[in-house]
Formats: sequence, structure tokens, C-alpha cells
Amino acid sequence: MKKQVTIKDIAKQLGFSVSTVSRALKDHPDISVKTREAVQQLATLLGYKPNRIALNLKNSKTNTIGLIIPEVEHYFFSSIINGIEEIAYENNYYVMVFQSNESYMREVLNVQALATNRVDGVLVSFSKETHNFSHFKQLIDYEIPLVFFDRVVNDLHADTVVSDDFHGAYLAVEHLIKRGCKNIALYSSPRHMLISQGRHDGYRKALEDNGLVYSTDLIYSCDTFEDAVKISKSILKKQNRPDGIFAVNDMTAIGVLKAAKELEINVPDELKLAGFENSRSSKVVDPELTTVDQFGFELGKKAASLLLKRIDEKDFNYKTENITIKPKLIVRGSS
Amino acid sequence: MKKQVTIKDIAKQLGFSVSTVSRALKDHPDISVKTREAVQQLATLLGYKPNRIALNLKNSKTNTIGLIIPEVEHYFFSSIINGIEEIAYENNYYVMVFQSNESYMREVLNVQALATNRVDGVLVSFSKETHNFSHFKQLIDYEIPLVFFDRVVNDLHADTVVSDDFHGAYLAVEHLIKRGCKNIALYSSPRHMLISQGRHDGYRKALEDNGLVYSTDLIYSCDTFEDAVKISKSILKKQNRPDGIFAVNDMTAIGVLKAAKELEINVPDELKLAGFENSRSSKVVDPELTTVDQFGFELGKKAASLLLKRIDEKDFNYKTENITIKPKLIVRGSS
DNA sequence: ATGAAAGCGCTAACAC
DNA sequence: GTGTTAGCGCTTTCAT
Repeated sequence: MKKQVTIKDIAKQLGFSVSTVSRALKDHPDISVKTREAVQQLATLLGYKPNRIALNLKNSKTNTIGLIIPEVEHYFFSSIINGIEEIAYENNYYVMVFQSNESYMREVLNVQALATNRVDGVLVSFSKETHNFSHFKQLIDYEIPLVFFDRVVNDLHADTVVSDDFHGAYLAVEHLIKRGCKNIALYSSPRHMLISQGRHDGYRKALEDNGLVYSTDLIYSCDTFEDAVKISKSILKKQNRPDGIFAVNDMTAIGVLKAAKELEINVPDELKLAGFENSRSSKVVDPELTTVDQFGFELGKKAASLLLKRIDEKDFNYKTENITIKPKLIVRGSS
Repeated sequence: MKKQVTIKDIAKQLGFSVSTVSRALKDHPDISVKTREAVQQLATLLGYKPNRIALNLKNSKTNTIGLIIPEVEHYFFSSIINGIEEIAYENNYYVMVFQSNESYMREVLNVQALATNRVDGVLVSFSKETHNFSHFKQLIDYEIPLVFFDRVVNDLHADTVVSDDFHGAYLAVEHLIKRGCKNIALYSSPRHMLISQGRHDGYRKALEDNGLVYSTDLIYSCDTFEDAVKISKSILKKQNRPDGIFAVNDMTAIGVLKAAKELEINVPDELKLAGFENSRSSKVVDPELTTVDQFGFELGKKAASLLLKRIDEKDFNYKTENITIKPKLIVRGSS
């Protein structure tokens, strides 16, 4: 990289001191119109760009927020990124994105990287492998504000933003019941994650509120397309197979759909399906998938706004907030 | 944010000078084992983290590469990000991701942001709106290495990495012909982008090599799901409707599929379809979509490796490379 | 084996 | 209205 133009260069060429140039560049009232204009003109002429690094060092502030997500590849996460970027952009912040790839080890390294890069705040949705949260505690020790979204943990000094999983699941399952299902299975992620916990509880509550029996026999640990195809083939062959399935995410529900097709089980007539995410794929399958929209974009915006608020806070001992976004059931052809 | 621990703090507590501490921290041979250990021990005790910002300023190097893409939300781009991150991670680089959202204005601002953040190099796939490339020229003036991928322009001092669109399109169309299509339409993006140009040419060549007539009547400007649904409804109602359609991306092909279903045109019997991307959605529709895999992950890796090589180069006047990744036809049920 | 000091680019308190 | 200077955290040359 070529040596970049600095205020020093401008100062030298114009015979001013660096401070004058610095002030002129930011329209300081003390500076005479003449010098200001001369300086600004030369600056653009030389292609001067302020060096953020120097500023960052000076101010101990990078105007950068760190983001750790499991994988960009999921529609839900990429729409969250969009929401975050929107807010960051509006407020002159930059975003550093790190993926944990669902690996705990990688996530720990990501946190290190963020700390060493001196980001002003961090947004996290942690990996499936993460059970220990001491790496996040480090950030908190540094008084770097932290906001968890989607996958959250409640016993840290950090805000949280989630969609109301309980409610979303309740809506979806209630809907399946109203459509006549009596035997509804749940395809769910590992239990330690609060999201699946909430969705599980919403599922259960909807059953119970509607006089159906909750049974662990109807609960399957499965949250990917591939697994869903595989296990559904046997599940759907059973004597008293489910007449409705609620899956924790769209791709899982779509996996079921695929298996059903192969077994020539008609969806929605013989089997009704609901997913969770409102992904692009959900609109594209046939029949289209009934699903729960989590408003990822909004969620990202909320999380980022909250983080920026925390960054501005004078006192790090703020009272943490737990924000919940109400999801919405999107009824389509699969139910 | 709390005041972070610096080498100064360590020096003071131990009664050493900062230079000794600095050296001890990096296992400098001059330092005695005793001091080294004392320093390193205290450092971990206090939770010392080197301040990258200071380093960046000192070295005029940020170990960060900038990435500008149209939208993370597309599977193709997110898989590219994965490839880029992989390489960056292995080489101790950080990635700053910016989205242009297909807006020229936004892209220009992204470039500014990158320049002011003093990234060591930049990876770009430019927006659909971008016809003027002077903002990239600025980066080149600064001697910041630039690698274009996917959407590229050839008359700048920058390397390019693309998948062989011509070849991919040729494969897809040739395949449709072999399957018996005689009247193959092309759904394509605006022509000024090299990608659609290449795909267009591959389409044309495949027709001509196989004794079919190329005609602009069979070319439609359409590259989104929604548009494809809309325009296909009329196109597929025509007297001599196409018996095969090749679309520049999967979602467009899937839009056609949707329209065909509504019109009760059987795919693949009455209409054969091929897309381009090998997205998640392509595996999920019924019938599954024949498509061209562009190996986004590999492409991202190649682009990032090349960029890092350029960053290390002593002389900015390197001879630019134009790398092409051979795509692969994935035949599925839609053809 | 360790320390002093300069410098990376910029800002701001303090002079004048 | 403009200049001088110190300092942000770190590395490194030059002393000792």
C-alpha cells in the first residue's frame, strides 16, 4: 500500500501546522474562511482520507461493532445481518462479522478477535456447542456491552433480543389443531438452547389447552433437512403416524415434506406441516410451507439499536433488558 | 468500556520499562527467562490483550480485508463469504463485510468506508447499478490490492475470479437439448454484466453447435423469482411456448416452475428447466432443479488467497490474473 | 539484559 | 486565528 496522505502533508504544503489543518478539516469556527477553504481544497485534491486507525487509537473507540453468528448461510441470520447493518450504517458504525460455524472453539477465538480489535460492542447468537459462557464474561469484564439475540442466555450482564418462540410455536400448533390434527409431532433442536425450549413449551401448551395429550413419544431430536428426510421415512411408516408435524425450522419441515412425497402421503390432506423461519425456501416448495415469521430484519435492528444505546451509556451497570419480538403465523398450503 | 490493560500497566507493576515488557511478551531472545515469565504471568493474570489498533497504526497494516457484496442473503454469496473467511482465518486476517444492496451509491460509500478503515485489500462483487468504476480506481491509486469476483470488470488493475459462465451455460443448454428440447428460452439479467453476457453466449453457442436457431425472441430480461412467476404465466400460455428454459439463477428457474405448476404444465415432461447456482432451494423444490454449481466456497477461497498474495507483494505493479473456476452441471428432476 | 525515546496520524488543551 | 505539545498503545533503534 502506498503511503497515504496525512494532515501533515497538507500542513507542510500549505505552511500551516497540523492542528490548523485538523481544525480546518472539521469546520472549526476559529479557523478563517480562507485557510479552511485552502485546506479543504488541497485535501480533496490530494485525495486525503482521514485515518480511522489513528482516530480509533486516540479516542479508544472504533465505531465498530462485532457480530458473531453461527452461519451466514441461513436465511434467518442473513436477514438479521441486514437489520444490524441498517442501524449501524445509519449511525456511522461498522460491523465485523464472525461465524462460529456452530463450533464452540471457533466462537471463543472469535471473541478474542473482537476483544483485540477493540470493538465497541458485541452482538452474539451463540453456537449449538456452547454450554460454557466464560468467554463472554471476559467481554463483560472489559465492560464491552453485549447483546444476545435469538440464542440467548439469561444469567449474564447482557441484554437479549429474541422472538417469542413460545408464542410462535403455540400459534403454529394451535393452527394445526384447528385444522383437525390430533396427533402432532415435534421436531426439535437440542434442549439446552432456550429457543428450542420455548418452542417446545409452546407446543406443549397448545396441545394441553386444546385437550390433546403431550407425550415425549412424539418428540424427535431433529433440526436439519437431511436428518428430517431420513427419520421421517420411518416415522411416517408407523401404524399411528402423526397427522401433523411442527418443526423448529423450515428446512426440517421441508425435509419432512420430501419424505412424505416419497411415501406418497399427501400434504396437507393426510399430513399437515408447519415450520419456523419464513425462509425463502418455504415459499418455494409445493405445497408452500406454513411457517412462523420471526422478523429477522426487525430483530437485527432492535438488537443493534439496543447495543448502540448501551455503548453510549455512561455507566456500564445498566439494567439489562430482555426484548421479545412477537412472531407471526404465515398460513400456506402445507396445513 | 473500561480502561484496558496495557503494557504500561504491566511495566509499572513489575518495575520494568515498556520495551522490556513488549519484548518479553513476544519471546524476544534478549530477555531473561525470569523476566519473561514474570511478565507473561502478570499479563495473563491481568487479562492483557494486545491492542490491535495501536499495532495497526504503528505498522500501517490492519490485517483486515474488506468485502463488498450485493447481498449476503443469496446462497451463492454466503457460500463465497464462507470461503473467504476460511482463508482469512487461516492467515490471521479479519474480514469486514459490506453490502451494497445492489445500490451504486451505497457501494461508493462502502469503498470510502474501506479506505478510511485502511483495510489491506478489498474483494468486490459490484452492484447491478454499477457502470462507473472510478471509486475502485481510487483504491488502486492508493495501491490497495483489489480482487473482483463473480461480477467483474476487466480494464482495471485488479485480479478477477469468476466461474466460467459461458461453459456453465453451455453445459446446461446442451443438456436440455440432449433431453429433447428444441425451443429453449433464456431468462437473463441485464446485459452489461459480464456474468449474464457469458451465460448468454454459452446459451447461444450451445444452440448453434446443435443446429438450433438462436433468436432474441426467446430471450427474456428476468432474473428474480417474482418476475419469473409473473412473466412466465403469459409466456407459457403462448402457442409455441418454450419446451425448455435456462435461467441465470435458481430462483428465477424456480419461479418458472411455480408458474408451470399453476398452468398445469408438467415439468419435466412438457417443459424442462435448468437454473444456475445450486442453491439450497434448488434441492428442495419438486421436481428438484437441474442447475449449475458454481462452487462459491471454492471461488471465495481462490479470491481471498489471491488477494492475500497481492497484499504480500512488494511491488504493486504485479501482472493481474484472471482466474476461472469450472462449474459443474447438476442434473436433477426438472430436466 | 534492559531502558529511553521516537514515531505511526490525529486531536485538544493550552499557549500566544 | 494559529502554533506547540502531549498522548492514545505499541514497536524498535540506539544506548548503556
